[in-house]
Amino acid sequence: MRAPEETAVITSEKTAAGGGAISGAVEGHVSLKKGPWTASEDAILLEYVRKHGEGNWNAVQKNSSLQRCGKSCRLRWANHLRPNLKKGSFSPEEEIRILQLHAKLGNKWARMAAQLPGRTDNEIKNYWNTRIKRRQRAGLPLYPPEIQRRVAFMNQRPGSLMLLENQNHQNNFLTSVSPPASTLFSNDGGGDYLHGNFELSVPPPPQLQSSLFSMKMELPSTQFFLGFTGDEKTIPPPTLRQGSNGHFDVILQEPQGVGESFNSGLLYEQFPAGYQAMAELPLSSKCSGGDPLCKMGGSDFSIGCENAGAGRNEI
DNA sequence: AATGCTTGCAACCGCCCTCAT
DNA sequence: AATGAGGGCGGTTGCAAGCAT
Repeated sequence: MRAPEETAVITSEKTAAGGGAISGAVEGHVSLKKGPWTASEDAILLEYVRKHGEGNWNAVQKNSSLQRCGKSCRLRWANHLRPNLKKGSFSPEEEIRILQLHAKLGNKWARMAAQLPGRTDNEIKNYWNTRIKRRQRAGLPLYPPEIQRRVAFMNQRPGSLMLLENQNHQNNFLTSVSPPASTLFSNDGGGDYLHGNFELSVPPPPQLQSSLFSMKMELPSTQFFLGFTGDEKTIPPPTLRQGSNGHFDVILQEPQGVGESFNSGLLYEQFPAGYQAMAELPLSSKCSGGDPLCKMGGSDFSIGCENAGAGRNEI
């Protein structure tokens, strides 16, 4: 693959027979260029957005020397020029996230991109399409086993809340508590994954009259977490309180008037604005490498176990 | 070295939705 | 209510680099 700058130099010399074709050369109409963007075109678009801001893309061609249609400008800006774009290949964490989001959302690339900061829908779509082809060729299922188990769990328990492992568990934790632990883990033979079930008793929210949420942990054997993730701008971090009888109170609060989803990654529930849930979480997990820990930090919350030892956890 | 195949990715196309008129 | 413009989205295509033969 050529670097974008190099591509720009080459394609700028192409004629209408190839990339960089001029379209719309109809009498009375301005000719609009198609094909790969050149560095000079990028500069014009960047300057235009700096002066006028995003949006109203059809005005770009009218108010600048850029001979591109509005759609092309919007795409170029969104996928390549806008700030804070991540470039380069996806990290392992991002790949896992894409798998989980696809299992939940299907081919909703824009919605997936909204949950992957710095990534574009086009990038995710390209990644997914190449991955599909690779797995199909290899005769592999679309989703890895751990993702399939998550989806199957949710299908069995509609209305349940399933949470992701905390991807930031190693950083920025503010508190650490050692809960009383009694082992109630089971192993479903899923290789490196342990499964545990928690019953959360919550005041039934209006649209979910069930008094129980079931939460399932599926986490690597060396470290496993029950995690919440959320957008700090809209979702206050859950608060944790050690209660009586070996229970922990997990307080999830949705800000009044926001009405945004509580984002727990793979699968989540829509909570109404102003909804507040206090969850009693019987902490019944233990792993052989050490006592479970409860951690909080930023918008993340996790209850889990860091197992320093190699090999399998004791069940 | 030449050729063909695979892969990754940028960009376009067409459909659809929203909103202003 | 009807219509058109603007923009978002998912599907698809085309091209160049990398790789295998």
